[in-house]
Formats: sequence, structure tokens, C-alpha cells
Amino acid sequence: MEQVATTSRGRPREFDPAQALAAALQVFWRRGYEGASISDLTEAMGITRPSLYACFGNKEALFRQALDLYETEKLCYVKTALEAPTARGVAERLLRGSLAMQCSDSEPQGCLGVISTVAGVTEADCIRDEVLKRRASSNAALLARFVQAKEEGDLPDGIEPEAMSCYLSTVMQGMAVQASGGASREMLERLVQTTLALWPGR
Amino acid sequence: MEQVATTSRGRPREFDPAQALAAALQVFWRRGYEGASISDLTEAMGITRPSLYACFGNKEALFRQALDLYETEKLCYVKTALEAPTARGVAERLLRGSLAMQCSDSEPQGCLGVISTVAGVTEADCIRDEVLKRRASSNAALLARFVQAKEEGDLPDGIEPEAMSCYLSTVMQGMAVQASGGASREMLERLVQTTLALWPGR
DNA sequence: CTCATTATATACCGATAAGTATCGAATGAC
DNA sequence: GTCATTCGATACTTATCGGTATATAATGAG
Repeated sequence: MEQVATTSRGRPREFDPAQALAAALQVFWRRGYEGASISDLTEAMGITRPSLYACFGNKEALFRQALDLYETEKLCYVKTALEAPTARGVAERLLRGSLAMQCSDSEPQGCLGVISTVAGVTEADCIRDEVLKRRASSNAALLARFVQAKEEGDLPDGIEPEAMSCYLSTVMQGMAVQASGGASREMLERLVQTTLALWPGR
Repeated sequence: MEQVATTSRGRPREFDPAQALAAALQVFWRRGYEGASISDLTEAMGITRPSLYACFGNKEALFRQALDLYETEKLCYVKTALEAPTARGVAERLLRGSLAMQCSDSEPQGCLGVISTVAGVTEADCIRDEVLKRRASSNAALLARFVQAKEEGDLPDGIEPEAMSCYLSTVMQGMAVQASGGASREMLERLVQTTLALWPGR
């Protein structure tokens, strides 16, 4: 167990770990796990190399913590999206949430999860597995929501919840690729509109 | 200008450049541009380091040649897909072609183009730009085909060719992400079916 | 005060990256 | 045969990678 900020003996830390972690997230988001060097990270975080290792463990542990931050801060729209009253509403909130995040001027384009799983399978297999595990759990939640939607009559005959959850995930991942490639906001907005226009049921 | 295999003076080359290039493509496809080291490449190609540089220039030039090979050998289904009689037929051929390629047991999963543009923007900006340029030209061809489809009444009112070409590209890129993440063939087949089921018009 | 404890700064480690110099081996031209 | 030319094998260069050893500075406990 690590000790919280109670009676801290020794020299006090001169930086804010939360702020440093946020900076690290930006770097990983922009460059990917393997593309982000320790030097890139320390420079962006404003700390020295030993401080990074003392506070966050190592590069992989830092990445996992950045991933946690990404999920809680950047992917929080997913949770509220699943609470929409209809399947179409869920899709709309997910697509618009994803759009808003990936069009932010202050943050990198693309999705950290997509970036981390697509390329660079050298040493970072465990990183890939970690991200894939989180993605799977997210997909499971979406599937559960669409199973419920099916029972409530949101999805027409011949359209299965498994198919729609997989389809929607795919469109969102494709959107992230488009954003990574520099797609304009207008383009992504049109993409959301098209997807919703083709969406079956209510 | 490089000289073709005419009167070759000097010691003859002991390997087949085309075969070596094919091996290099596999490595880039599997690992991405930055994830593929020269040592990885030379080992897979069965040649030594100086031979690689003498024959292909450098890593970037080798990648471009691998990209050419990828386009002519692996993306040839795109050309024939655009010749389908209806917009739906184009979509179906594109999706099924993409599916077939990404489910091959003998080749890496995912799309080299997606892999090369999503992550790792360190030194390889020019690589990214190159791939994005080729993608743009491919998108332009698809758009032109859908403009024609619109004129021929394949796309219903309110559905624009720009929207559909962008949408279809996105679904295919999402499919590549799914394949990179280890999606099963059944999953990708269902995804193709779903996309076609939602496709508007004929 | 002294002392244990924790953080920072500088400099370093071995491994690996992309790329190359050098030299011997194999060919065609003559 | 000799010689220019090209290829291949070994060994090397410089730079950067992730990670760490060491020494010093700043705190609380006593």
C-alpha cells in the first residue's frame, strides 16, 4: 500500500503527480506507447528522469496510469451514453461524444486505445493486451445495453444486438482513424449524421 | 535511373529483390514502419545490411517500395470493386475484399495503411504524409464512383455521395482496427453483413 | 542540534537504433 | 590472363533507447 499525503517525512515532492500524469497522457496520446520516449515524457511532465521512476515506477506502469486517467476523464461520455433511453439514443450519444473528444483543439486527435493496439507489436505485447482487455469490457457493456434494447423493441427484426454493438464499435474506431489522419470536424460531423441516418429502429 | 537486368557487370546479386521486398512488406505490415528495425528486415529478407542499403536505398525508400507492392498486390480488389454495377455492389465488393485480405492466415492482420498513419509520429512524418496522400487518392476514386452512382439513382434522396464514400472508408478502417485487435473471421463477416444490411439504395 | 528519510540533479549503464567503411569474392570487358 | 566494377561479410560509427548509481538538498522525528 502506498501512503497517502498524511505525515510525509523526507524532502517534499516539488511537482504535482496528477498534473505530471496528465502531461504524460498527452504524450502517449500523441505518440503512442513506443513512440513516446522517456525523454519526451520527462520534458512534457517537467520532471527529471529519476523523479519519474520514483513516482510512477517505469514506463509501462506510467502508461497504465495514463490509461486509467484517459478512461475516467476522456471516456466518461460512454457511461452516460449507455443510459440513453433507446438504442438510437445510445448510438447518437456515443458518436457525438467521440466526435467532441476527437475534435478538441487542445488535445491530440484519434483515440489512445486505437493508437495503442494497431501498431508496434514489438516489446509491448502486454500493453496491447491490457488495452484490448479494457476494450472488450467496454464492448461487453455496449452489447448488454443493446440486448436490453432488443427486448424493448428498439432494434427491428433481423438486426441482432451482437451485430449492432460490433458495428457501432467499428464505426467509432474508424472515426478515430479518420481523426488521426487529420479529418476535418465537418467531415466527422457528416460521418456521424450518415451513421445515424442509416441506423435501424428507434 | 537504375539499370535494368541488361548487361550486368560486376559480381551478380545473390538474392531476388522482388522476393526480398515481399519479405520486407510482411515485416512492415506486422510491425509498422518504426516498429520494424533494419535487423528485423534483413533477417526476414535473408540478406545483409549493406545489401539492403545498396539495393533499396534506405529504410524509408524500402518502405515506399513495400507500399507500392502492397497497393498493387493487396489492394487490387479496390479497382475491380469500383467496377461493380451499383453503389451497393461497390460496397459489397470492397467490404468482402477487405475481409478476405484481413482474414488471411498467411498474412498479417490489419491494414498497412491504417497501421502507418495511426501511431508513431516521431521521425516518420513524411511516411504518414505519403500514406495519407495515397489514401486520399483512393478516397477520391471512391467518391467519383458514388457521384456516378447518385446520378444513376443508386443512392436515395438525402444520401450524398460524399457522405457515403467517407462512411464506407470509415467502416473499412474500423474493420482494420478490429482485425489488428484480433477479431475473429466470424465477427468480421457479421460486420460486413450488418453494414450491407444498413446500406441505403441499390 | 543530529539523524533517518525522501526527492532532485547529474552522470552514467548496457542495449539497440539507423547507417557506413573496409575488405575480400565474383563477375564482364579487354 | 588483368582490371574495373559490383556484391557480400564483418565490424564499425554515432545517437538514442529504457533504466539506474551516486551524491546532494530538503524535510520530520528525537
